[in-house]
Amino acid sequence: MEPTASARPNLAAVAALAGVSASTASLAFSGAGPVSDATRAKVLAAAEQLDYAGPDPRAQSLRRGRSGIIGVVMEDRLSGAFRDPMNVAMLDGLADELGSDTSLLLLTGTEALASAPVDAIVLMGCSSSMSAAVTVFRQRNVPVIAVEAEPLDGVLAIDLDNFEGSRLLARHLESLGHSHVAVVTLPFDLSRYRGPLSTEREEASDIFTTTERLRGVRSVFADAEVVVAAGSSVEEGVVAGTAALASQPTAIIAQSDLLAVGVISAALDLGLRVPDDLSVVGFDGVKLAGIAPHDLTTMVQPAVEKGRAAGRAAIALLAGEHPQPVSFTSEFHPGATTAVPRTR
Amino acid sequence: MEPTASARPNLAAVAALAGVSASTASLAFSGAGPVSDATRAKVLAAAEQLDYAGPDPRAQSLRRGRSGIIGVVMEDRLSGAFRDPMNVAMLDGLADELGSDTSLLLLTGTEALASAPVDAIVLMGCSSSMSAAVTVFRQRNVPVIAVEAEPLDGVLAIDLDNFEGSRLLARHLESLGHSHVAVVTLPFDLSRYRGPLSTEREEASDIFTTTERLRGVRSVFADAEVVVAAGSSVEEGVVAGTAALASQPTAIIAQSDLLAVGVISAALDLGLRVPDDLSVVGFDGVKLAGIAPHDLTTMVQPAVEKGRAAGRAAIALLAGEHPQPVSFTSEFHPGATTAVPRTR
DNA sequence: CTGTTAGCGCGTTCAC
DNA sequence: GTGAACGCGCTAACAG
Repeated sequence: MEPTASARPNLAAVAALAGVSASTASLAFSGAGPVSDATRAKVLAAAEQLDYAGPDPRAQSLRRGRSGIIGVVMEDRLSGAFRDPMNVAMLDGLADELGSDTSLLLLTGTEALASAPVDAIVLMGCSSSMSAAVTVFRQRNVPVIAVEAEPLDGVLAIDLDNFEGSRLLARHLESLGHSHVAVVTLPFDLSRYRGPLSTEREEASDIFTTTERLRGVRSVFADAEVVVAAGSSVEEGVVAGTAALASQPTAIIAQSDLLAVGVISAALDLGLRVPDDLSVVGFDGVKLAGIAPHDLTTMVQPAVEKGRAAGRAAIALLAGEHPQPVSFTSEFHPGATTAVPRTR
Repeated sequence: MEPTASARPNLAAVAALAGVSASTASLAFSGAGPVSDATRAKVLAAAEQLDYAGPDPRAQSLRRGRSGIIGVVMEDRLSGAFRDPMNVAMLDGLADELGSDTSLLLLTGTEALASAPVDAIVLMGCSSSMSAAVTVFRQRNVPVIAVEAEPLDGVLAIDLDNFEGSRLLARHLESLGHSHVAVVTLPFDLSRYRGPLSTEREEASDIFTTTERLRGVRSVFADAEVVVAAGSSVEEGVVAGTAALASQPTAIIAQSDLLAVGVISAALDLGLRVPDDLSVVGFDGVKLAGIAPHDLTTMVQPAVEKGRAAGRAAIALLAGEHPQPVSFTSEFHPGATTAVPRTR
């Protein structure tokens, strides 16, 4: 049996040793109230003597009703989430706007969600399977911000013109003379399914970004063939691209730049030239400096700004304000991966 | 003046409405103790009536002494941290090992560190500027795990053979006949400095990964020219590579694969062929499938496993166990970017 | 199976 | 400038 380890000291113990009251000691640490230098010194000395590290964050957050933590919900495995440069860019913007006194809690799935001690929560591209969790947060007066999600009650929306952007890309191809176009999409659910899109799957889906972008394309090419990828990556683009090329389209619309790069790679492997034999467009405006062989035709979206906007919204909501929803617009980048279809 | 908003309900209010004691209500929610179905139903009904979302996480964590949160310290801006695939892989492994009842709190810099309500903390490639923060956590009995950091007292180390790996790459080049070799390194500090490495900078540095990898190279090529990059990215590799090529080395050792890809790109721009005119090696074993034109000669490190090991260590430490430090080994991947130096 | 009794560690009134 | 008291919301022991 070891000798009893000395219990972790608390504010009260420090105050007692310093010969002051707990409230005085508290002020000495927070610096919030008027405390004489002599008293503060005494308190700090006592703290050092007891090896006291300062107020316990858990108790602070209970008392203050704030934890200084904002939750970010990805719904995907972290793996997937971080590999998507758009998510990373959004996190960047978010972290940047929040500053260093607020930190980000990464949340995935629905499990730990409700028991996370967060002051506000940001949903990034989440499906409506989150709506139960959202209810919990609403009940707790925890502000909820959703980036590119289906409109949900009591949730502040940060949106992107996914429909219009995709439509614009489709029209661009149409104006070049393309009519046989295939689409490589982002996932429609969390199943990591790859392959052709069935009606059931499409109707069951509630991943807003994917469905909106597809709607945009269909508003121009109603009958475009659709191949679903299992995620936003070059590898998935290769797989889906290979499948999509089977029907010999003259152009492929990929729902992300990463997918587009994969599609191009698949096309090159089949001996096709881009854009001479095949036009390819992406979406996002990822910077692939130095590694992507082509200047991709795409829509550039302000991903960092989306993150910033979410951060600003969180701050405003926590301050009791009523910020407005924000809508962002993507910009067409002509690039060099589209051309008039080759007449065979 | 608005009508007083009904205060947020708490467990006590629910218990009162249900006609049971607070502790019974608590059990009804946590499911921890034996509660009759009838009682539980009453409690749940009362909760619904009051729009009560369940126990407050902040109070729970104070009472239990656990928050279910593990902090991850990056020391870099999130921007940089996420853009490095090795960090992402480690986060992957970490999150995976922890499971869904524990979430990750992203922490950067030293500010919010001490006031984060974490159960344990993982330092990822941090310099010893973190030692003050480490002290605080030690005082609070918060376990600290450090991945690739200088050995610190009371900190569980997860290490990688950076020295040996770099040495092995250097010997590989040496055995091919190279003698005029340059090194493109990762940063030596947080300054985003680029350029030649001064003695002061080198001595002031405490970024373990960088210094160890450099030591490994120097153990073979003592006088190799050294160019410092401002981060691990292709862009930085281009800049540093261009600088390093000025002295016409026959081989360049880049301290990361991303840097190596940049170096190759710079070489190609100068009309050099790789590996005919210039050998290039990297470090990490990043998968650049489909986008990198070359099969890079490099050391493949088990990044995901490092993250897993950190997660397992955290769990063990929280369970009061005393896990041992872990050392990982990288594996040589021959690749196709090295060859015998061209005789001019 | 349920109720009672105590705090967890702190910040915040108010007096003095 | 400082101290006394109270309560944030919950849960772990013990009774019954």
